[in-house]
Amino acid sequence: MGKTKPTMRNIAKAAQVSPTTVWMVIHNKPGIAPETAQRIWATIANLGYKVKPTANGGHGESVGLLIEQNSVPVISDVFYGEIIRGFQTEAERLGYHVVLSMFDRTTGNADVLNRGLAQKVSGFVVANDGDITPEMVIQLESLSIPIVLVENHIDEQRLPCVLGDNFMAGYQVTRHLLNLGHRRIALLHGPTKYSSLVDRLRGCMAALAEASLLIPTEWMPKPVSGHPLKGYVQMKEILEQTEYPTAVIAISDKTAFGAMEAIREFGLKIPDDIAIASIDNTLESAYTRPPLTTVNIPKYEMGVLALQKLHRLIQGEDTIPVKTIVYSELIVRESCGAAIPQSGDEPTHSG
Amino acid sequence: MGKTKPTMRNIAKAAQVSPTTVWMVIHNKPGIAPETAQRIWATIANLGYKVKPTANGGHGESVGLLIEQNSVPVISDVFYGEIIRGFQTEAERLGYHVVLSMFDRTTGNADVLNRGLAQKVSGFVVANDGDITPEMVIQLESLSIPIVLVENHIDEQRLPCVLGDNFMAGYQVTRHLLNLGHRRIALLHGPTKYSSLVDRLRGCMAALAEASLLIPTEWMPKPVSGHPLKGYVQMKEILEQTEYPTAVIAISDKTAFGAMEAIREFGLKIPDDIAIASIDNTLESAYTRPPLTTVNIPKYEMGVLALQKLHRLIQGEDTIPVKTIVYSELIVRESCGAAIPQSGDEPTHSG
DNA sequence: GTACCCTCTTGTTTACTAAACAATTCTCAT
DNA sequence: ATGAGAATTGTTTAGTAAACAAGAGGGTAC
Repeated sequence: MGKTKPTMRNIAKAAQVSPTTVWMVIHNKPGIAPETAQRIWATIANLGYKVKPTANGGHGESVGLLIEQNSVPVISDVFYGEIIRGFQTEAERLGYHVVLSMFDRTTGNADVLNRGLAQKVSGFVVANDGDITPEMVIQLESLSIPIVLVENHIDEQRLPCVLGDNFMAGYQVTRHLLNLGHRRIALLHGPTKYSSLVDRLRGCMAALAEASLLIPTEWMPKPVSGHPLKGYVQMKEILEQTEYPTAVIAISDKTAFGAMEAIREFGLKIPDDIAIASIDNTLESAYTRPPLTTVNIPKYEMGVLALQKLHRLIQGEDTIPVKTIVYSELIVRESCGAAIPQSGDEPTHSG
Repeated sequence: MGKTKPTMRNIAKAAQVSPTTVWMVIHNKPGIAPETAQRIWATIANLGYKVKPTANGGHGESVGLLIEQNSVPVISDVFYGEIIRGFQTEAERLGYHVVLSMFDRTTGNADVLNRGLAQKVSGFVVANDGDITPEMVIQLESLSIPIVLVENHIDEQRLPCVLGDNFMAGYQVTRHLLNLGHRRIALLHGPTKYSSLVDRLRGCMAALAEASLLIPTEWMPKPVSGHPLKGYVQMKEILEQTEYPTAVIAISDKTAFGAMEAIREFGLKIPDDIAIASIDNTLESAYTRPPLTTVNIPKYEMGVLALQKLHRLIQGEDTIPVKTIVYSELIVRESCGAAIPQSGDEPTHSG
């Protein structure tokens, strides 16, 4: 440790490689033997070289993960948790740091932008939708760094996004119920600000329309916000009417959980009196009583794909914005039974 | 030209570069100065070196483009022509040869496979859908070379595919007509074997269902095959009834052309008596009388994306199969007018 | 003190290579 | 004719030399 100033060229000399090789090691580019990399890292530590913190917080680049403030426990959330896990895993593989960033709906996105985070990050993924208005997206875009939406799309903006096949998911559950013979079907939908839930709803409606069915408005109650169990109030509303349906579609697993609670309280049996099916295939859905028939949305894969997409955008590839959609899959469990209820025009029971 | 045997090492010596460089030039890998490449190609020609024909027909790799036999003039076809143009352009950029291959529906795909084409090609794109049955796809997959579907998807098989946003396209036209006040809407759909047309149809139905509308079956005539003008017979069928709609949605531009012909023959004015809109935005659609309101499907971009996707699959990337969907856009022209027609029994607004 | 130009360093990129590797093909004693 | 070893092919990995861009420094003029 003489008077050698810590610079790339000096490290190169000390480690007996070329400056290029040192650079490649620091930026972990491919094509370096592990042992060489090891030696160079050692030399770097030895000479006390500080990797210059330009546009990133350490070595490698960083990507931002923008999530809603109100979903703070989002990492433990069953749906987004899986997505984030996939995202993080893939980030590690490609040598990115993931910088988590909250999003406060009351202040808009000014918060995020002002913190100067945008300067430190090569690209953003916006996970969880709803409160990302087109105006905010325009603001974010004005930073001219790549953005990828996850489980959200704003068609007017033509942004690259990664989605579950929500339309098909809705179509698939609905088809399933129709195939079982159900005709009197209720639908518990969600707030229209979530584009993914809207897509699911449209899938349901398309399937029903193909069977020349329309859901009566009284069987499509508006979602209520505030209640902890999302589908509970909606389901109650349906059950209070004179006639109730033979099957219910819940727009998400969580909604289904609330609805099941309401059905049980009302003294009806699932699936004998009312069949229920939903979309998400969260872990819990396999452990309800009865286990919930639902549609799998490959959450982990979506996280992986979101990072891959962002990576390519950062590399300047993928100049055509597209929706990247992962395949969904119907998971038949017990909440819809198997037999065809002979409901026809007359309800099997009345209120 | 002494006794130098034409081998990579000899070429390298003659051109005063390393064998590696020669290899890179032949396989057109990036990172070679154009002048150097030029010099090496000259030397190759000079010494009469034959690039060994392993797994490809010349230098660089090849990709197959599989299209239906009956659409032989597909290259000049307005829809697929654009896709193929994008595909070919991108192929050239990435150094692939495109091998065109017909697909005879009568013999199944045995033809393609037996010709040994599969051995010469690193991957396939299946353009144009309809007659690709799941069984054939399984056969193709058994070759274990990458496949990308264009404007077709088979959800059970989870294949990578590139699609227009057909669902949204259908949704958008329908919304447009609904926004103009139309409630009495007919729909000219296509054969269900074309998944893209099915998606468009579902988009239409979803939009209508959101407005609590169902299309009466007599306004959704079955498509007839055989007639040169696709929508002509279907439209006639509708016009022969006692009541006719105020608007017609055609599932494709071609269908719309036929329908317009039928409407004119019947002595009705477009858009005053009947509005018409469709999906495709083929070149001709701008030059009909009146110009056709339609939804643009970015065809060229789809071709580019299909090749990029195939390229990545060949590289062993993109292990998660996804639907890649390009954004569609409503193109408002004159075939729907602008005013709200006061025809039919429905007022402009319902309370 | 500060504005300006020139040089020199620092990180970065491009274009290329040495050497090892794998798969044939060739050679030659048996 | 045959099978072991040697040689020759194309291919891949792990690098490097040299050019380049953008600051940083440093001297000089005002």
